[in-house]
Amino acid sequence: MSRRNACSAEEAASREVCTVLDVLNRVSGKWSLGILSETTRGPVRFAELERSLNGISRRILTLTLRQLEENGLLTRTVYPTVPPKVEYTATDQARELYAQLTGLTAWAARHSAPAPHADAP
Amino acid sequence: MSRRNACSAEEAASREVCTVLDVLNRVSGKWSLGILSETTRGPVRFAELERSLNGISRRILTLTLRQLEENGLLTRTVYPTVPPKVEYTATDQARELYAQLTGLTAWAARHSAPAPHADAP
DNA sequence: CAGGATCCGCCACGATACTG
DNA sequence: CAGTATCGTGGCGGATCCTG
Repeated sequence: MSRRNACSAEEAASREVCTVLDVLNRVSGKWSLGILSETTRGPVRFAELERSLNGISRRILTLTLRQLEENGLLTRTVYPTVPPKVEYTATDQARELYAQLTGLTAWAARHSAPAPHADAP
Repeated sequence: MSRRNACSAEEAASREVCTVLDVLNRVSGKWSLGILSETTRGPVRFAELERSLNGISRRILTLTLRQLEENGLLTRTVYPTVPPKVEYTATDQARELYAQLTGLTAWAARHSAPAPHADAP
């Protein structure tokens, strides 16, 4: 995740580009969006995520969760029990961001769509 | 660009995630947004882009332009003159997409912003 | 001017094994 | 259960040289 930015002292005109890039970099992980999708529905445990996101490795899951947490998109709740229990939940910011991003499906539908006029596939 | 997707036969629930991921992958290049920013203002030549996007290499510029063109976000116009002249312009889809993406600055402002009311941390 | 070709470094991601 | 540790890999991005 966290693709390089090259946003050092840009020409002000592209200040907006830089901001958007920063935002996207926070969810640029291969699984970040999937994790947000799951956690916006309510608290989810580590193992649950591991199953929902079919194919993700423990390491990447951990790293991505940490990154999302650092960016204030996830809250991590640890229950000091045995066996341990940890729950992840999307923050309000994350919900807003996720909503904004899913708004892109509208764009995708308007374009790469298979003729949106009369006949449905 | 074009980060892997892992969107093969997902559980329908995350169909939306997949779509958004596809969209983001089309502008996931380090310079893609910058290029869109420039080309949405009007036709731009190769060398102009090379200067605007300070630090980009010719190779990456070419590759990114090609990718954006393949995704229908840019139109490439070649003027068969000597010396050659090529102009790139953002398509209408690209303008829509770019507008959607810059909408993320609003989110960024709402959050990671330094308290827009009275006391700043 | 607008690229194509080639070589290379770095980083995200993956697979596996081990632990509190 | 929820991680950490270690090793290996692909591919994006960069630098440089060459060309129609």
